[in-house]
Amino acid sequence: MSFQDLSDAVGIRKASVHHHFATKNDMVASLLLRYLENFDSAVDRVMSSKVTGLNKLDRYCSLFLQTLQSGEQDKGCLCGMLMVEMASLDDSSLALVRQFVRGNARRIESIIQEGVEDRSISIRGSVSGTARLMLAALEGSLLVARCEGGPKQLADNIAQLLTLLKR
Amino acid sequence: MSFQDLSDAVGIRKASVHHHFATKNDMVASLLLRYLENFDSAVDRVMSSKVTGLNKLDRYCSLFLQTLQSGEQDKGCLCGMLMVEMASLDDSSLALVRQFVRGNARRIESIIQEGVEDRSISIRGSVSGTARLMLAALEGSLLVARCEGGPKQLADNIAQLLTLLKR
DNA sequence: GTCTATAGCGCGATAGAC
DNA sequence: GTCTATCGCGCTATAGAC
Repeated sequence: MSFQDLSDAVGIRKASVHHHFATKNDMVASLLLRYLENFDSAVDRVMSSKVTGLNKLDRYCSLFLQTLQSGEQDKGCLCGMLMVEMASLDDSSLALVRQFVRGNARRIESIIQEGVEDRSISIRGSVSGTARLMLAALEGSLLVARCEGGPKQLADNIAQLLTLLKR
Repeated sequence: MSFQDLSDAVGIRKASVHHHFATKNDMVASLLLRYLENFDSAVDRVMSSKVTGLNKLDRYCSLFLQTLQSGEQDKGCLCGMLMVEMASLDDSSLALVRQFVRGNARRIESIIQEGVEDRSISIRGSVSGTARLMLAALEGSLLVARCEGGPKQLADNIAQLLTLLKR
C-alpha cells in the first residue's frame, strides 16, 4: 500500500493524501487503528451472543474466514501481513500489531474459559496456551489458505481446529 | 532483500550480482530452491530417525524453532514471509512456495500416520486435515512469535500443539 | 566475473498556488 | 482541502570497459 494506491482509490492526488496522513507511518498506524477497532467490535458482537463457548469460538474463527472472502481479491489479516514486515515498521505501528496479538489472545482465552465452564469445550494444557495457539493457527491458516487452497482450505482448518477442542 | 543487500553481504558490486541472477525473480527463485532443498533434507533426517511418530513430529517442529533461533536476528520461514507478498511474486517463485506447502503437508501427514500406527499419536478427524492444520499452526506460530514472545512463545505453541495430538 | 556509469521508475515527502 | 511541480532516494536493470 502506497500513497499512490490510496490516491487512486479515493480519487484525489497523491500530494493531497499527505494532508490527511503526514507520513507513511501515520497512514499505516491510522489504518491499523481502524482495523483494530472494527475487529474488536466484531469480536464484541461474537462475545455477547447467547451461545455456547464452542459456538462463540466458531463464530470468532468465522471472522477470519470473512476477512478472506470479503473484497474482490484474497484479503489477509492486516496484522498478520504486517508481522512479516516488522523490521521496517515504526514503533507506533508495531505497538498496535502487538496490541492485536495480546488483545486477541486474551479474548480467545475468555471464550475458551467460557466453553470449559459450559462444558462445550475440553482442553489439554492451559487455557492461555490453547488460546495463543489458536490465534497463531488462525493467522497461519489464513496466510497459507491465501496461497494454496483458498477459503475452503481455511474453513477446513478451522473445522479441524474446533474438532480438537470439542468436548 | 534487494540486489544491494546481497551486494553488501557478499562484497561484490550491485551490478555484478546480475551476472549470477539476471532478474529479481531469478534471485528469489534460486533462494527459494536452496531453501526448499535445505529444508527437505532436514526433514529427511527427521523422518529417517528411529523414534516414535510423536517424537518425529516434535523434531519436525523443532526445525521451525531452529529457524527462529538461527542467525543474529529473528529469522522467519522464507515461504511464510513470501506468502504475504504473493500478489507481487512471479509464477516460478509462487510455484515453489506452493510446492513447499503441499510437500510439507504431505510429509507431516506421513509422520502423523506413523504416529497413529505406533500409537504415540491420537488424532481427531482426518490425518490430512490434521497435517494441514499443523503446518499452518507452525507457520502462524513462527510469524506471531517473531513479533511477540520470541523463541519461548514458539516453543510453548509447539508444546501445546503436540499436547493436543499426544495419545 | 567484476567493475563504473547510467537509465528509468516508483516511492515518500515538501513547497507553494488556488 | 486539493492541486501542480519537484526533490531526493533506492530500486531493478542494462551497457560496455577491463
